[in-house]
Amino acid sequence: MAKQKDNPAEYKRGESYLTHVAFDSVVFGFSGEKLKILVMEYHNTGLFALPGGFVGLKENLNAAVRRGLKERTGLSNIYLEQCYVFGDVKRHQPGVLRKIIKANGLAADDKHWLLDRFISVAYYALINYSKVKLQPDSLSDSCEWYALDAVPKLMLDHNLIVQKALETLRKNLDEKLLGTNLLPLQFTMKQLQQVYEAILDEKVHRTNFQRRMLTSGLLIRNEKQFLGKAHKAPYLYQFVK
Amino acid sequence: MAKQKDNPAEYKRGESYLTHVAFDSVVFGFSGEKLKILVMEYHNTGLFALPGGFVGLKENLNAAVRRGLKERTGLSNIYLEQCYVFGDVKRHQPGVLRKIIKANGLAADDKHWLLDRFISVAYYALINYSKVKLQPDSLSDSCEWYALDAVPKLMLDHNLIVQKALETLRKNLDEKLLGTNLLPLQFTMKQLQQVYEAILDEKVHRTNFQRRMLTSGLLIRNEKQFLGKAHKAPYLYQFVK
DNA sequence: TTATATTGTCTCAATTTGATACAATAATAA
DNA sequence: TTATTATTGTATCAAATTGAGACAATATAA
Repeated sequence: MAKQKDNPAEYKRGESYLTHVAFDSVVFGFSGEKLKILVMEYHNTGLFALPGGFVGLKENLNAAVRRGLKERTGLSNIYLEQCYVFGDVKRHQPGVLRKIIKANGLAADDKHWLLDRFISVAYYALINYSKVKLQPDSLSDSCEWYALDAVPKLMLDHNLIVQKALETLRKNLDEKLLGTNLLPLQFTMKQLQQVYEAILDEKVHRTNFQRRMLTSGLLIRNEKQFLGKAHKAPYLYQFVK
Repeated sequence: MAKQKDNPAEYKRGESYLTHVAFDSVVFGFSGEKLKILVMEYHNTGLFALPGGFVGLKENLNAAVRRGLKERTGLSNIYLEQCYVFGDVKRHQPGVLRKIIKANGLAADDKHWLLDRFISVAYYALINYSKVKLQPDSLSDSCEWYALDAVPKLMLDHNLIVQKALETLRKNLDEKLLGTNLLPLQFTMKQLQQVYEAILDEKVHRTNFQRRMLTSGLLIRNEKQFLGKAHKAPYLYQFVK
């Protein structure tokens, strides 16, 4: 439920967004070693949150989420999936929002639209870690990567949303070629294995994994990658199509 | 996006519900032969729709859906899963809603809250076909079962919602013991197989299916069921716990 | 040339799956 | 009583998949 406009003045009017509807996104990236997600920190509040936003009156829901991600990461064509809708009453905590509004010098009168109840549609996204140029919005000090095991306490139910996104990601692991979006175009078998291990948070058997990937027909083998290491050089692979 | 109050007067005020948020549910039942879903027909409009509703200002989203189902089917403790959020702008068709409002003798001025744009959270439910006592609401002539291959043209994007629900149901088939909710407490192996076949819309191999079910550890075998047929009587099974 | 770490392939047993055969049995017909 | 019939439950066997490890290949450093 973070914000998506660069001009704080936007937050005074609520007219341009659908009321009661928000989205939050869990943006996964793979550092080469660990699975990480994007977390924002609000000015002068000590509050951390997932990047999120609201839906324009004439805007598709999915498009709104893509817009939000584009503003934070600079990337278009992001892999994006719905994950769950969080709609409990207890997630309505106007006090938290009031804190954010005040810390930004805005008028937090009781009728402020941000203080109303929102349901939030949660998404997860997979992006190419290295291509991202992170941009905090006008309400945030930072938008940074956090390893999954080092995510701070987030506002509202955002930690729960992270959990749900991770579950969904794991369930979709095989059927969705998820590596495509977390790795560069070309990668070694070891890198692919590391992505799987990072997502599943468990070791996989190296040679059996290799066999499964090679027989799946999803990979194309390219030339070798020579890194100057004192051992056999690995092939580079890429996903078909 | 059907309605859930018995008093049409409720629809004049929009104050008691969250604006812009609706839900629709695809309610599956198994007739013993075919998979069917619940479809409602609005008075004097020729319009068919999924049973749905709106979320009370102080009501959990999931609770609102359960309330809606209870009103239509009389059942509590229904198996319920979220399936997708439909949030495209093009699903906003005030003309369709205006038709329903007018056909019910209500004032459809341009500011009527029902004419506004809604995103809809889609759910699917599995219920025990035989235990249901169907109840149309105040705006509907009927709430009836339709076999999946005989569902009429539904309003807005509701046919799409049915498709999505069916997809989700199939994906969850194995991990969620779905038979539990579509069959009586005790059932024969053949009935269970028929549920699977109805959901998947394809034949499954009898003896291999039986082996898979028996080795899964999910079934308890009870006494036999004698139906007076000229052949070996089947055992009755039930799900564990 | 030798040593080292890593990668790719192969092997083999264990398990699972697909397809079929066959035995058991509850009621009916002869 | 006995044979017949339709269906259910179990057994079997080959084929395919999976789990675990052995081993050969190889790019660089020593």
